[in-house]
Amino acid sequence: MTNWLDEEQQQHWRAWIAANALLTDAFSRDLQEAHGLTLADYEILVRLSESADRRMRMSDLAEATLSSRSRLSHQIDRMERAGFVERVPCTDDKRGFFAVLTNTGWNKLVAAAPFHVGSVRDRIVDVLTPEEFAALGRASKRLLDHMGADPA
Amino acid sequence: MTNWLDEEQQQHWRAWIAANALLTDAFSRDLQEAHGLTLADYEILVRLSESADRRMRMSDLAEATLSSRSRLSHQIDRMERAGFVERVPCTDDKRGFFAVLTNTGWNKLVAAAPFHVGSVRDRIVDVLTPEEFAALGRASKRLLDHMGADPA
DNA sequence: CGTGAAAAGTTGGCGTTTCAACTAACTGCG
DNA sequence: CGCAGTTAGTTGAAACGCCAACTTTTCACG
Repeated sequence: MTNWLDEEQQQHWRAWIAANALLTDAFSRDLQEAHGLTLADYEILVRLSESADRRMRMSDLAEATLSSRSRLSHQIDRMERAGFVERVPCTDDKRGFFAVLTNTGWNKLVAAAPFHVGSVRDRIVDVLTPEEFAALGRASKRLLDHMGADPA
Repeated sequence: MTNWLDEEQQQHWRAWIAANALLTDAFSRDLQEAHGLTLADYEILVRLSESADRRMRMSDLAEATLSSRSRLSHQIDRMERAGFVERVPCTDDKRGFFAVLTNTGWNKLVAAAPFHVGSVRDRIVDVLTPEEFAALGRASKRLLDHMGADPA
């Protein structure tokens, strides 16, 4: 016998699904319209900008951005074409590559970041009370931990 | 001057992003592996099964599943090929079509639903305390309301 | 009525994601 | 050493999503 969700759980569940979908779309659209970046582009720029020497090994970057190696490879292809990153062979491990942020990429991020943070505030952080927002974050964290996801 | 997120807000924000991505992927993979359905397939089966005569107008279904008309049209193409739905012209409005759940589609849903609810419980509902889960749902609801999204 | 605007839905092209197969390099171990 | 197994990363095809253009039908209103 299946243990169905009750009416209220159902509503919470659907709200969660819908909020995810709509907010993710909204952030994507915001960035796309204002700066011609996808959310994926943006996240890569952020990760690289935070890393030593503005570079990361492909695999580490894939893990950090929660994407498959294949997806990241295609993604870096595009960003390399756009001039935001470069692939640099890794001398220690001849199989490996670094994705390195170019100045162009850095400048793009510097230009887009305040705008993106604005979106995040407008659509989430400033919409909820601090306590509500914290609860959202803590619940998300617990769900991640339960899946064995890294706290990176 | 940009009003950046502080350290703690940053962490909540990243947890939210990561939880969304990983959980959505997980539900997709679960359904795909066990029943060969995408999450989009599943949501359409659910909506149709809940509707009178197991049918919905294309536009209403698009709105209910938060997808564009175009996406839904392609999606229904595939599901029609798979035998889960049929397109039936609407006699009242000659521009319109109903997407109608077939018996095959209904049976597929009946087979998959308990399993999917199980995933949802295992990965979310039963991981959090009832209060945490409710807080997640309520916060999501507020975010939706703020975007002007329907409580459908 | 009739005509212009809006709505329902589809289509095709293009960019992105996934999946499986592949190459090349490293690692461990008899 | 030598070779089996793993890891890093890429590739190409197929599935999927987005956008803009398009057809057909309906609606609003003079």
